[in-house]
Amino acid sequence: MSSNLIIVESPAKAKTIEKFLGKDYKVKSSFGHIRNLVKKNFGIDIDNNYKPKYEVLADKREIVAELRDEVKNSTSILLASDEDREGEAIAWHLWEVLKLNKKNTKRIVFNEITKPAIKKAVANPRNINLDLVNSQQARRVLDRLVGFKLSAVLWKKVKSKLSAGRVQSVAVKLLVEREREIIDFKPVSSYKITAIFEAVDINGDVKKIETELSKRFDNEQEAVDFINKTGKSLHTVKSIVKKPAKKSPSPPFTTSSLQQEASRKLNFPVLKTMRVAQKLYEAGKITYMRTDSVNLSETSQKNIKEEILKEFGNKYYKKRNYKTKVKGAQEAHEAIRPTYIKNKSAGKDNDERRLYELIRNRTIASQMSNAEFERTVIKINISNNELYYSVVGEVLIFDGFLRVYSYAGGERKTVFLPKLKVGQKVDLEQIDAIEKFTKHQPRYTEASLVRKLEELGIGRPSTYAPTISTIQNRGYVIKENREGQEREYIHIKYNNVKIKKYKKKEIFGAEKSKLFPTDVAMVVTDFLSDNFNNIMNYNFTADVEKEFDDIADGKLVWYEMIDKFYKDFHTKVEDTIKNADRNTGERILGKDSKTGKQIMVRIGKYGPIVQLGVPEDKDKPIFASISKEYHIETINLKEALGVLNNSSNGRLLGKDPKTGREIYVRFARYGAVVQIGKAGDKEKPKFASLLKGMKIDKITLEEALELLKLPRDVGMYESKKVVVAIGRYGPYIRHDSKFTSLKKEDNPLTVSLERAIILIEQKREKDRKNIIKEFKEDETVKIIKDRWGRTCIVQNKKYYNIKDIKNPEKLTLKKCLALIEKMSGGTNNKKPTRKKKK
DNA sequence: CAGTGAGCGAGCTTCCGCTTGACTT
Repeated sequence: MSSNLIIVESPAKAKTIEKFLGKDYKVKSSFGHIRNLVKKNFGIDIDNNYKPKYEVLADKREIVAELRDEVKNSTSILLASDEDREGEAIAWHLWEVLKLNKKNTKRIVFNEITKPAIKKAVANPRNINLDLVNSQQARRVLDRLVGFKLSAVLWKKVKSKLSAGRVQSVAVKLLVEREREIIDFKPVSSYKITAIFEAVDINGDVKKIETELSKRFDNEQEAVDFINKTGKSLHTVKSIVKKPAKKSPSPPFTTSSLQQEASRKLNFPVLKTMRVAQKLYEAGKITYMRTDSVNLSETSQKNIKEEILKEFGNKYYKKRNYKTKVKGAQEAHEAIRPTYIKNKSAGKDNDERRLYELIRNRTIASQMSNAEFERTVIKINISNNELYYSVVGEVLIFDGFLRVYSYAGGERKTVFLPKLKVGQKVDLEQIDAIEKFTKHQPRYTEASLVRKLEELGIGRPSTYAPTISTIQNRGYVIKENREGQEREYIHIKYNNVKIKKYKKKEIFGAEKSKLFPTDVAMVVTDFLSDNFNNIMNYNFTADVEKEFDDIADGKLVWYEMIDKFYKDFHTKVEDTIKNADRNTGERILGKDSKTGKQIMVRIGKYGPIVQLGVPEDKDKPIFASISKEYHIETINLKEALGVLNNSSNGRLLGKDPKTGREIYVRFARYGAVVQIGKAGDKEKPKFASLLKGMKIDKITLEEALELLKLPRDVGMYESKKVVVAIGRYGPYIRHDSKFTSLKKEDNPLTVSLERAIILIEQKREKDRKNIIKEFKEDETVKIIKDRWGRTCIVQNKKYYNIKDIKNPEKLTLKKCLALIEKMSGGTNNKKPTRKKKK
C-alpha cells in the first residue's frame, strides 16, 4: 500500500517521479495553481490589511476533491511544487485547502528530475516558507489592484472592454513608442563609395579586390568631386593586418530564446513554439519548456560531453557553465534541453522533430569549443587624399560549435583575399558611388517583443505567449505583413575613363509578420502615461520586484508594502475618474468644402472612425470606419474625405442589373463587405465579405456582384444541394449539413461542382480513416479520432473524450451510452455556473 | 458574426501566473 503522497505541479513530472520512487510513494499533480482571488470587490479586503479572498478555480474542483481523497489515504504528504515564489504559494494553497497539518506534511524541493536528486529532496524536507508565500500574495494583490482599477478607468474614459495591466500595458507602450519613432523617421541618404582594384599577388597572378572607402559622402556632388579628384591617382597597399577572431556558442535555451530562434529559423509564432514544445515535454523528450534558467545539471553536462566526444572528438568539447543575466529570473528549472541527448531525433510530426532538433543542436553547441577565424584587413592608400579604401577577409580556421549550430545573423561568409605586399601598386578599375538611405528601427515581431520584455524583467516564461495573444485579442495590436514601397536612388559609375550617372529603383520597408499597434493602443498608451506614469515606467516591475524580494527575506511586511503603493495609486485613480477628459484621440482635420461641416477622427465604440459634422448639427453626423491603412495620428483631410466617400453609405459601385438596387462596398464591424440595398429599404440589405486580397478602393461592380452571389448553389450531389460560401473561417462548401473548407487555390466564386465533390470526398475519406467503430443499432453514436487525434465517442455533434480507455474498438453501444451519460453529467458540473438575469 | 457610432444607463468587460485540457463548420 502506498502511504506517502507527493504533490507536484505538472502531471508529466508526476509520472516521471513516480517511476523513481517505487510503490511506497504516490505522486499526484495539482495542475498549477488551485485557487485564485474572487472577482467581486477585487477579491481583496482593502480595509483589513488587504486580506485576499480566494476561491478554488472552477476547473480545479475535481482535482482538489481527488487530492483530498488521496490525503485521507496517506500517512505522509510531501508538497513538491517548484522552488520559486509561485511554487511556494501553490504549496501553501494546497496546505490550506486540503487542511493539512504539521504532523504529517512537509515541503520538499528539487530542480533536477533524477533519482538521486529526488531521493535527496525526500530525505531533506522543510516547512513552508511563509515569507516567500507572502511575497507571492503581494505580487498577486498588486496585479489585481492595478489591473482591475486601471481597466475600469479605461472603460470610463476611453472605450468599454479595454484592459490594462502591469505587463500588457508596458508591452503595448513598447510597440507604440517604436511605431511613433518609425512614423517620425526621415531617411537620410549618403553615398557609399566602393572600388575594384587589380593587383599582382606574390605568385605573379593578377587578382581583383573589392574595397570600400573609409568615408561616405553626404551628397552626389561630393561623391563626384571625389571621383574626379582621385580617379587618376596612384593607389598603393597601405597596410595588411592579420588578426585571429573567435566566436563562442550561445547558452542553452530558455523559454524566451527558444521562442526567438524558433521564430527566426522555423518561422513559428510564439504560441506554436510553446504548443509544440509542450508535446515534446509530455512525451518525455525534453525538459520543462517554461524556464528562465540557462543552467544544465551535472548529469546532463556529463552526457552531453560523452555525446560530443563520441560524435566530434575531444577538440570540439569545452565545458561551459552559464549564468542568467536576466532581471528577476527565478530559476526553478533547468534550461530547455533533450532529456536523452543521445536521441538524435524525436517527435511525432515534422514540427516536433524540427523543434527537437533545434533544441538538441543548441544544447550540444553550448558545450562545444569556439569557432576560430583569421581576419585580414587590407588598406589601400590614395596618393592625393587622406581617405583610404579597405577590405576585410575572413577565413574559418576551425568550425567548433558551428559544426552543429549557426548563430544569429546566419552563416558567416568566407572571404579570401589575395596575398599582397605593403607598398605595392594596385590598379584602379572601377569606382561606384551608390546612394544609400538610413533605415528606421525594425518593428517588433512576437519573439523580439518577448525578448525585450524579458530584458526589462517584465512577465514570466509562462506568460510571454499569452501576453502576446492578449494584446492582440484586445485590439491593441495586429500582426500583419506590409508591402514595401518603391523609391529611386542614384548610382554613379566610373570605369576609369568617364563618369556616368544612373537612376535606379529599389523596394524598401516591406514587413513580414510584424506587430503593429492600433489607434486604440496609441490613445490608451497616451492616456495611461499621462495619468499613471509610475506604472507605465519600464522600471516599475523591477522596482516592485525588489520589494517582493525584501518580503521574501522577511525584511518587509507584505500588506504594508501594498498599502504604501495603494494609497497614492488610489488617489490618482479617483482623481483621474473625476478630472481627466475623455480621451478618444479626437483630432479635427478641417472642414468639408461641400457642406461646410467639421471633419474629425476619433476612437468610436467599435474602433477608429471619421466623423462629418457634430451632434448639435441639425443633420445627423455621418460616420465612417477607418481601415488599418490609415492612422488617426497621421490621416489628413483629403484622406479622411476619401474614407467618408468610400464608407458610411459605402462607395457606390453601381446598380444590380437584375433588381436595380444599389450596390455599395464599405468597412463593416468585422471587415470589408459589399452590400446590396440600404438599411432603410423595404427589402433587407444583403451582405457579403470581401475575399482576401480585395481592396475597398479597388473592387469593381462585377467583382461585387460575384461576391453577392454567395452563398452559391453549385449543383446537386447525392441528391443534396452543394453550396459554396464565405464564413468566419474563410471559404467553405456545405453539403448534407457538413462543412468542407476550400483550399487556398480554390476560388469560391468559380469553383466547379466536380472540384467541390473531390474536396467533399477527400474530407469524407479523412473522416472515414478516423472512425474507429460505428453501431448499426444506433447510427447517431460513433467512436472516432477527433481533429486532435484523441479517441472520442460522438453523439449529436457532442464529443466525449475517452482517451483513457484501452481497446475502444471493443466498446459496446450500451457501454458507450453509459459513458456519455456519465460524462455529460461531469462536464456540466465543470462549467462555472452563470447568474441568469432577465 | 454583422450592417453600429451622440448621450442616457443596465449590465457586461478587466489583471498576472501556475498548469493542462476542451475545443468546431
